[in-house]
Amino acid sequence: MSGRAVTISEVARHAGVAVSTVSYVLSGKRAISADTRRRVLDSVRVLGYHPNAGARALASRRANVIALVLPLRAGVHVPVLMQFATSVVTAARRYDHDVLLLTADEGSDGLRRAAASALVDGLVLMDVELHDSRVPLLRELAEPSVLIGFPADSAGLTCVDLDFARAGALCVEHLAERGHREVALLGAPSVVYDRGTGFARRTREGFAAAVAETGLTGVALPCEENFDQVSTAIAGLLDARPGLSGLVVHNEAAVGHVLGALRQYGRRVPGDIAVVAICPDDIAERASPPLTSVLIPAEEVGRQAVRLLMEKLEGRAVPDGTLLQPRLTVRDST
Amino acid sequence: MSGRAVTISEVARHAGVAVSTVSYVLSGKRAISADTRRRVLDSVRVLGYHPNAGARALASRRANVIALVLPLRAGVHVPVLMQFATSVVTAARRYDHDVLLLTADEGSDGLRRAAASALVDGLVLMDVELHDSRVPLLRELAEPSVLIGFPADSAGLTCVDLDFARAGALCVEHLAERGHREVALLGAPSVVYDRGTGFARRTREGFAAAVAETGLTGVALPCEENFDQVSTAIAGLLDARPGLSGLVVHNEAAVGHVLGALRQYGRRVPGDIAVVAICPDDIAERASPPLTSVLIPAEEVGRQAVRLLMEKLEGRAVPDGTLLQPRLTVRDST
DNA sequence: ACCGAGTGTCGAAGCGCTTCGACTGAGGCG
DNA sequence: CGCCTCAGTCGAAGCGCTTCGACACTCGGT
Repeated sequence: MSGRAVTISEVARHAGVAVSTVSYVLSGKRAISADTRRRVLDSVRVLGYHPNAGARALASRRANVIALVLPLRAGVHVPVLMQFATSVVTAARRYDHDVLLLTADEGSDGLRRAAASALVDGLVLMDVELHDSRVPLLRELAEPSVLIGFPADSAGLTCVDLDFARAGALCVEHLAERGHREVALLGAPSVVYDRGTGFARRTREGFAAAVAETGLTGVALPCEENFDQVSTAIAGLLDARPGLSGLVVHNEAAVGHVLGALRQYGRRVPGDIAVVAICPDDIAERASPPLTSVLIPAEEVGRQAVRLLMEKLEGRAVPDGTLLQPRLTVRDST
Repeated sequence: MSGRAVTISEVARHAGVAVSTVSYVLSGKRAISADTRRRVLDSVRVLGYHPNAGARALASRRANVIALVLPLRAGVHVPVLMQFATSVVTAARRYDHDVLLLTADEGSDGLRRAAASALVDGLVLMDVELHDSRVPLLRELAEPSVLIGFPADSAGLTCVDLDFARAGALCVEHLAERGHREVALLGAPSVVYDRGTGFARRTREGFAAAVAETGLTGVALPCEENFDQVSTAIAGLLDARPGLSGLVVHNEAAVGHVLGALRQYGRRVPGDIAVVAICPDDIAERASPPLTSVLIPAEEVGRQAVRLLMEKLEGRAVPDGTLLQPRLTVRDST
């Protein structure tokens, strides 16, 4: 397993064929007789041949690598990010591609570098903001890209995301069905709204629209992520809105604190107040009581992003926007 | 920015020099006159040249890419993982390397593939178990590797980690100094111990050793990650050990629940019971009260791992094991 | 004036792969 | 029976870069 690596010409010699024949066996781009194919594949196995990635990339002008650009910022819930990342890697491997990890702090330069050096064939960007500075670059890059999240102007881009507006609405509708008349949304920390993060705002819009539509009353508040601030916010809310009986929480890091604060103030869930969360299933399940929730389908978003990117790499046309429909799972908190 | 990419020969023509001269300017491997260097660099800038990664890798037998192998398992705290990952990427970029993301579910085959195809020059593995099946492969691979975490037999490998035994001991010593005589460790979920995860066991050993050394009494318990189980465990503990006044929590996902349970049973922190956590700072700070804690120096571990790998890539000798010393930050919980 | 030792630059030979065009037989057709 | 087609294979030309050896100067020492 050490020493110089096995090359295609050694395989060719071992199998008694030309180098190009080995290549065609491996790529399937030309017809090869069953007999030759078998001999070649045997040699590949016996010698433990792995094609050299650099040579392949150079000759074929395809690196078989895609870039995944991860954010590194406050207020993005990291476990969800990680789910995206692993689903992107897993999906990419199914298309025989690898994933190069870039961090957003390299900014546009990093993307340009990776693309221009042909290190990667395409890009998947996560946590795109409404007015993301990288978007103009993406439009002019020769390499195809897919965004997870929608910028304000998504024309000409390929974007995938959960339909957060629908998710916010779904929570309200669920509470309305259960007979609640006065509801509140505890959202992301205010810095996230200020930054112009699409999913936070869209959830709030969907919440507000559904409140209006169902004739409920409702407020939407940002929500910080430490216990004392959450506790204070809840106290204020309970005080200001004595009729409040339904809560939508869209903040993975705060759900635990919200439940703790309600417990602290003697409110029973769901007896006194019903809670719906928008968060990963494991957080909802691990809470007490287990929470009714709309989950972020991270696995599917990642998978779709890769699928779309692969289609673009094949030169096929893809839709600009792909919105995944949220699903609500009823547990014990409503 | 689209169309065919700029090549080194276009740069050479533009600058009026040979291709090899451009290469030497860029790599610095031979002396070049200041004048020529300037002309070449100007051309590089004007044309927007980025060397083709595949060609470079092929010719130089160095991809300038390292692999980062992430686990995908229960009981590993994801935010910490993410901190490792980003610090590895950031550190690698400082050495002009990129990072290829591999997931542990591809197992040894994935590592072999990436290494044999010269996709990567070296490997960083995270969350290594005591009896990790990938370790034999690493030993025979021509490519250098660095492990984050220690397997049972680390001879001939390069490993980096926080000194968890020392971290466990440090927590006990701190509680002892504060006058506590009876302490408990709430650790990882039992599945993590069963799996043979080094850091969990080592913390427990360090805890036990320090308990013995300081003459305290103490128990170590695994700790699941949902509120009800934590609450039950705490109830049992308080019941069985009325004298208990110090708690060490080594489980990021459970610290919030532990505090919630103590609040539930009317125990004040730190009045009735002192709590020390081993967890990232943001979790400790966001708790109520903010927790005295030993942080996992994820950033430094990642940085050291990359530094060691780069040394090995240069052919230099490096120590087998690198243990980072823990530091305890006093906050309001002890 | 001449040699030796740099110093700066060039040309060409690969690195290991893909892909194009060409070649060889075998088989189907008139 | 000759011709065309097509499946199967081969050889060679790159892909864009690094690196080695060679070459042309300059310059200080004699």
